[in-house]
Amino acid sequence: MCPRTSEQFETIRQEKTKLILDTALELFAEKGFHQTSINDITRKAGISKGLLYNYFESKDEVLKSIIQTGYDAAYDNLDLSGDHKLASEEIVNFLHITFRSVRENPKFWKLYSALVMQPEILEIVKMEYSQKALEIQKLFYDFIRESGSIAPENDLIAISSLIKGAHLILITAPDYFQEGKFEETIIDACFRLIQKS
Amino acid sequence: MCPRTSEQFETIRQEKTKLILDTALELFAEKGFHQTSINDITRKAGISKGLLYNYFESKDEVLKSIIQTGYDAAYDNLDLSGDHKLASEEIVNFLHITFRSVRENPKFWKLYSALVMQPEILEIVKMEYSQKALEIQKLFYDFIRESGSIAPENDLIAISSLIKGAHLILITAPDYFQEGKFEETIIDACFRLIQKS
Amino acid sequence: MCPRTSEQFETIRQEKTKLILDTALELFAEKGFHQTSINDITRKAGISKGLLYNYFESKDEVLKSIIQTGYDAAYDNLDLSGDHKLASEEIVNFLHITFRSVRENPKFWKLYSALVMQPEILEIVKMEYSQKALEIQKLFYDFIRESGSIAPENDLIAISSLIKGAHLILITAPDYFQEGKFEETIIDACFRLIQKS
Amino acid sequence: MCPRTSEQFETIRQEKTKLILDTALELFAEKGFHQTSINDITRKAGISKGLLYNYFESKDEVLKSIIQTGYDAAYDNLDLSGDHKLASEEIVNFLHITFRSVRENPKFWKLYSALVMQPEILEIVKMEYSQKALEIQKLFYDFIRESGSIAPENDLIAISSLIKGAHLILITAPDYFQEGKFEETIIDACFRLIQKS
DNA sequence: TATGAATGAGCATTCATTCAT
DNA sequence: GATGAATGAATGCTCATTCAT
Repeated sequence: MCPRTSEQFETIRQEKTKLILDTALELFAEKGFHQTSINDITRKAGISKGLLYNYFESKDEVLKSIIQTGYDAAYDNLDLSGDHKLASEEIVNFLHITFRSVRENPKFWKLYSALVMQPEILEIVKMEYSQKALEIQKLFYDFIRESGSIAPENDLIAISSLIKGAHLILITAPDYFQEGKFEETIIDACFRLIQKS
Repeated sequence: MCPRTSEQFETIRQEKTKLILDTALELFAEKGFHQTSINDITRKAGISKGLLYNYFESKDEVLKSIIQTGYDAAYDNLDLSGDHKLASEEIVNFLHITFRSVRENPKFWKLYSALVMQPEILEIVKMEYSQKALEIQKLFYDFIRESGSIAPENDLIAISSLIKGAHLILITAPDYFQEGKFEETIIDACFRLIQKS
Repeated sequence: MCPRTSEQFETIRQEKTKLILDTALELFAEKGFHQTSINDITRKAGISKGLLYNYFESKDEVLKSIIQTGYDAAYDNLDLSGDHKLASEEIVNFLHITFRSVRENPKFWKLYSALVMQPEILEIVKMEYSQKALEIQKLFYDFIRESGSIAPENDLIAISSLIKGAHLILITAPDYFQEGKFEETIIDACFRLIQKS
Repeated sequence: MCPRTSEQFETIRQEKTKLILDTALELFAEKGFHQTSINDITRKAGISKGLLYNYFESKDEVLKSIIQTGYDAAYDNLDLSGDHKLASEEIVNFLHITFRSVRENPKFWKLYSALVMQPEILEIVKMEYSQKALEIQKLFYDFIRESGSIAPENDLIAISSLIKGAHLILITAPDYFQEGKFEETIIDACFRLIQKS
């Protein structure tokens, strides 16, 4: 009646896990975490409520898993290891990669941004995101100094703001400025913000 | 003793309305709109649940009222009238005013920013915020062109991102960079982003 | 400031009492007792909530007062005293009076009919309506017998049903049958229902 | 043990649905729709509040379902199809069926009658009851004319009132008149109300 | 693995009633 | 007499979570 096929289990688990995470991400990004019910997720995913709880201990765990997965994916592309200084082309490459990440996973970043605004939810996720952010900031600071900036602290502030704002615009209104030009313009501006003697 | 307490009623209403709005703003900013219950608000405000409904028809109305009030307060300081071009000092002044608004009403702007990320809640508020935003963008564009920019569209993109990012940092992590320097640095950077021949 | 005029008080009390009762009757008949709030009544009457409670101890008391007043008014016109037998014309007159009462106070009778269907509310009112009903039934029974009916019990059943049904139609759909004809037709039918040898 | 309990689910759903409807009908009839809380229903049915909402979308839907079910049951027994004239025995049969319906489902008819008195609730149910009522009235009118009545309109008024009143008595005070005699007496009276030359 | 019936605490909202003025 | 701010229990409804199958 219920023929247990022995080793496809793992495949099924992986597929179902992905299905749940994808569905939940879509809904969380669209409606918000608290406004999305378990029912919403299971109905949209076409599975039963019980099944979701076979894969995740709670709704909070689903969120944590989404954030962890997305966050890892985003930073896996980035080489933050070592204390090597970044050359100009590497910085450009770095920015391209982060912009691409936002373009390719807009839902994840939309959710992530909404989360960052709500400390209450942040606790659920308990991200050590500040650690990564600090590392990146360090890289930029070193690069700015290496470039011969006469006010590296100030330039870091400006460049950080510029990039944060660009990401925000990309997330909330990706079509606000014309497509291709946007990223190049921002990257260009980054370099212009470094004040040389 | 004498039958009617004439228009102390009005005073009471105004005070209580303010108490409710202030309390709600604090909680909404802290925990989010949906995560804040009417009970939370009334308990913190020290009033009964019923009383809140004497002053506001619904939780949605409380939110609308907060946004309307805060939004009006923020833009009342700004002179968007007329089609006059802004001079350099006026731009500086404009930026100072908006930064001050964020510094003085951080809770409001935190709530506002969180709201902008959640279209479902935006519908509750039905803000025509884009209209104001467009006007401001127009002012900046004109200023950039007047300043002799050789690529005004690009410069507008960069400056918009820079300011948006700066506000975001001010809202989410006001102590991230040293106090005084931050605003001046951003304003300075704005001008540096205008590319002259 | 608050010139107490001494003896118009009673007049004011009477007017206000009537205003409240009339307003409440209208709303109770329209929306039902439980669906009508004290706020509805005071708003429509143009008075404050507190004032209503100056005149009536509770919402239940308002209902009781309405029923008592309306009931008394209806039965004051009817001469149920004594054990005198009714003649034919007197029966006709009796029926005309009751029909007129329904026609002239449709709201009261609508409310009354709705009440009779809900024992829970009946307890609020604790009417001794059955007493009056029994007296009237006795009058009809005597009349039917005097008229020479060969099955007075049966005729009483039929006539009671007929009159009850007619009243119900008058209350729920007063325009269902053409105006004038209706009452005469019912009264006529009453007499035809008495089975003579 | 085997994964899925196939369609016992359907059985459970049917039983629970019936339990809820029966319990709700009893309470609605007894206390009225608005005076019966969801808590009342679930407590009496021995289920949780949440479960009721698994079966019905709202309290209104429970009422609608009760009325629809009861109404269908009542009219399923009646043959209103075709334009065939009713013979005498058919009219008798028709009346017996409707009387039996009231006797067997007194709670439903009590609720139904109370509803008809409250237009606000009628809107919840949106019954097209008038349509059926008109068809039945047409049948009676035709029968009265076929019987050779000299004033069919008047006779229809009287007979309609008589039957309405009889039903009302049966609903509100089923023991008021002796059991068996009542129905026969009313049916008899119907025929006597047809005025022949 | 997979289902969905079942639970109950929690939420927004309503409303009769009280009371200081 | 008259006002309306204030209360809090109760209501309809939602939803994360559990569990028997």
